[in-house]
Order: sequence, then structure tokens, then C-alpha cells
Amino acid sequence: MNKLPREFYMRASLEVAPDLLGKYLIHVVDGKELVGKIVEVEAYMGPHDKAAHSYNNRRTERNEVMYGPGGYAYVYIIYGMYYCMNVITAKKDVPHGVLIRAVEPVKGIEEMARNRFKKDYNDLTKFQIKNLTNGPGKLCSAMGITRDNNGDDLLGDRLYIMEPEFNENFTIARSPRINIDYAEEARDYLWRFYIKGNMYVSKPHE
DNA sequence: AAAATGATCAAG
DNA sequence: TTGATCATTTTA
Repeated sequence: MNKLPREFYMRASLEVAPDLLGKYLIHVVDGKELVGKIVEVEAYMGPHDKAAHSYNNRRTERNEVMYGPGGYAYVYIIYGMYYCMNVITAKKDVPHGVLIRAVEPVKGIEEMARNRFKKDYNDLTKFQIKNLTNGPGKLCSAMGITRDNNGDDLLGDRLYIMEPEFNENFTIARSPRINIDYAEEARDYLWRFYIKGNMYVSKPHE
């Protein structure tokens, strides 16, 4: 188990996105590791992507992290109540990002249950278990990822991404991205990637 | 199907 | 300063 090296992130988000599938996202909270396997992502290709916050090199206080080098976390508030986490990729001044859309709980599932539903894991319904981390806002809630993590170095020791010890076999499926109907021609780009058949994918069919 | 809910951004 | 927007989730 090793952290993904800086070079991994210094590429276009469209290349990095599918490579993130199967990797382990880890957030250390109160000395405890919350671990989720990444099962669904979306690439946001910055300047040339009408769906991206950084389209046309738009640069604001919120998306400033996108303009730094790859391997940092970009966390923002969506719809006034939820958080979304991106992995920033490409070199400095090239504002690419990969939205983490879903993870599969691997470790710290008790804490995740508490964070999401304020209930013990053993008291969750089947529906709640399936809905722990199967969406971008849900996984942030479960793993305790907030605005405070914006700008975190993914090679640091608080929020980071590891290569699994053993590579598993899976099939990668792709589709248009979710909820970007405003993005004109970019609506149709197949820039969403997910592990086919995984129970924690937010929308298996698309 | 539609509400919840408020930070963010560009216009004025 | 303000009004519209929004890379979502929950409820009904």
C-alpha cells in the first residue's frame, strides 16, 4: 500500500479519472482511518469544458486550488448544503479536476454510519447501507470531508489516496456526466467512469 | 416530482 | 447589493 506519487496526478483529468477507480481514498479523523474504494469519477477538463468551474480559465476564490499543481483536494459546497470533492490534476495553471462521485466503504464503516445517519451501523436499514457513500455529497458526509479539507495535499497525512495492496479485476464503464445539462455540447462527452456492477455506483444506468 | 437551502458569482 | 444559479440529497 503506497500513496499515489505526484506524477500520477500531473496528467490531464481525462487520463487520471479512470486510473483512480479501485484506489483507496483515506481520511484520518481523530486518529482513525476512514477508507473508501473509489468506484465512480468524472473528469472536468478545465478551459475547454463548459461543465467545469474553470471553463475558459475562470478563476475565483472558490476554485483557486484548481490552478495549483495536481495532487491536491478541491472541496466546495454545492446547493448550499453538501460538499463535493475533486482530485486536482495536471500541472500548475492548468485547472483540471476529477470529481469523486462514489466510493465503497472499506474501513471505518461504523464512523461513516454515524456521520451519515447518526445511527450505529448495526441499526442501519438495507437501504441506508446501500446509500452510505453512493454519491458525491454522500461520500463527503460519510467520510467527514468538508471545506476544511479544501487544498489538502493528497501526498500528506490527513486526506490521501493509496494504491491497493492487490489489484483486483474490474470492468470500467463510461457515460455522460451527471447533472450538467447546462454544458451544451459537453453534456454528451463520455467523461464519467465507474466500476461496472459495483453496488455503490450512484446511477448504474446512464 | 419537487422541496430544501445557502454559498457563490456576475451583473448592475 | 442582489438575483439567479447550482458537478445534490431527501422526501413524498
